[in-house]
Amino acid sequence: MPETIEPCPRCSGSARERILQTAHDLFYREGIRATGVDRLIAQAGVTKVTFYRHFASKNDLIRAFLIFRHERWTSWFKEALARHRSRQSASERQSAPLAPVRHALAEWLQDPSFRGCAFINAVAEIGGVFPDALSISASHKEEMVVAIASLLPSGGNSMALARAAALGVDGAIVRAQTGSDSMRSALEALGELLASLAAHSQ
Amino acid sequence: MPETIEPCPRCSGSARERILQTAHDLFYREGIRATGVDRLIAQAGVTKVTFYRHFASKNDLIRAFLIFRHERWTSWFKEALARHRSRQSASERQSAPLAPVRHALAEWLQDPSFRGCAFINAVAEIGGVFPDALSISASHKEEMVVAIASLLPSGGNSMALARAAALGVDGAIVRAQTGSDSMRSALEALGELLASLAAHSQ
DNA sequence: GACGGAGTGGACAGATCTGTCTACAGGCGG
DNA sequence: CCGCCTGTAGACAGATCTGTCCACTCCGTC
Repeated sequence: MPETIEPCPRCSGSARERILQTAHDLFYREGIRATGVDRLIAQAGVTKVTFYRHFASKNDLIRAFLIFRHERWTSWFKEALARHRSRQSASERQSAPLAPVRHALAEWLQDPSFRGCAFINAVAEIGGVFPDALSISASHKEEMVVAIASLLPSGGNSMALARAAALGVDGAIVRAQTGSDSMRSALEALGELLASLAAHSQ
Repeated sequence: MPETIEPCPRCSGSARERILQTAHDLFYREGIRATGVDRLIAQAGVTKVTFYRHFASKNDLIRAFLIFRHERWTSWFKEALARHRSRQSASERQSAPLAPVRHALAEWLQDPSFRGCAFINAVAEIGGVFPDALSISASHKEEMVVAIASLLPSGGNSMALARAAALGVDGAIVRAQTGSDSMRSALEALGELLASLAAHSQ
């Protein structure tokens, strides 16, 4: 997952797009509460009036950011799963159907600008005072479960299995966030966890 | 895990203790960034001078809060694991050694004042600008792994197994934070995950 | 050429943030 | 009885926060 977009947000697209791109960069990299609208509009190269013409409030922008991030991340995740799955042999697909999850996650967590899951972070930062963050995050995670389930033979328990795997994924994400040592051991543990789930489900 | 402490923080203990207790309540319930020192000292019933005599800065208080929380949570967790383990039969202890983890977590997540893991939240909120939060959280999570490993026969891979189980625990925590529906399905998925890990390790 | 939409630049309000300061009061050990 | 510690009460500084407002410009369309 390439976390950076630029190089020059102020030279491309409409004002609304520049604001949203800049918000994505700053909210993800430094946090939502830590990013004031003053700094945001300065970096986006717009004025306050323009900003408030496009977004009624900062909360409005946060909502748009989360939806934007959801689309961006989910499409990357699905693509990465498909890519790693396409590299598996037929027997691997049967014996280790969840291995692509581990490989996709390794890509993301090792990205130097990885800063955790934007949705988990948003819930921690503002879930208490901005309930929309909770519902958007819940449906984001649900879609992640669906993407994982698509790797599994569509048996009766594929969703339940994917839900268990998703817990491991979220655990690995938050663990990786505490440092690169944690990241390596989290990826290792995730591999073990996914293998165990796949073996147990046979 | 009973999240509330009070009832009357201003009537008991030294000023430092009252500040720390109040910080624990507010930081956990409403978030670290959302809690200003003004409100904190008002609720603790002390003055600003007293506050800054005991803590050089807000960051100093955050550090103390994390250490306090670590001790509180970890001792509860170990106690809960031991309690649920003591209710298992000998054969259950062999076939489902990680079941106490699920039961302990169910207790905590269902507490009405559950607001996620204070360490995951702290990393999301301030990990970028206050690196101590990262290292304290990393060692907190490491101690959680040790507590989980203590349930397992001390074989060669008990730590690796506990690390995998801990990923599921962290995943369940962040999932439960998005709402009570998520909480129920997270607990269910966690149970499956832990059972699968235990079965696979035999 | 008139009009409306989208933009600029910057002042401003009112709140809240962390942290410092002065001035004072009680208790306790040397 | 004299410092020292711990505490109170509250003003203050300086920064930063979200959001509003005014006066003006540019540009495409009718």
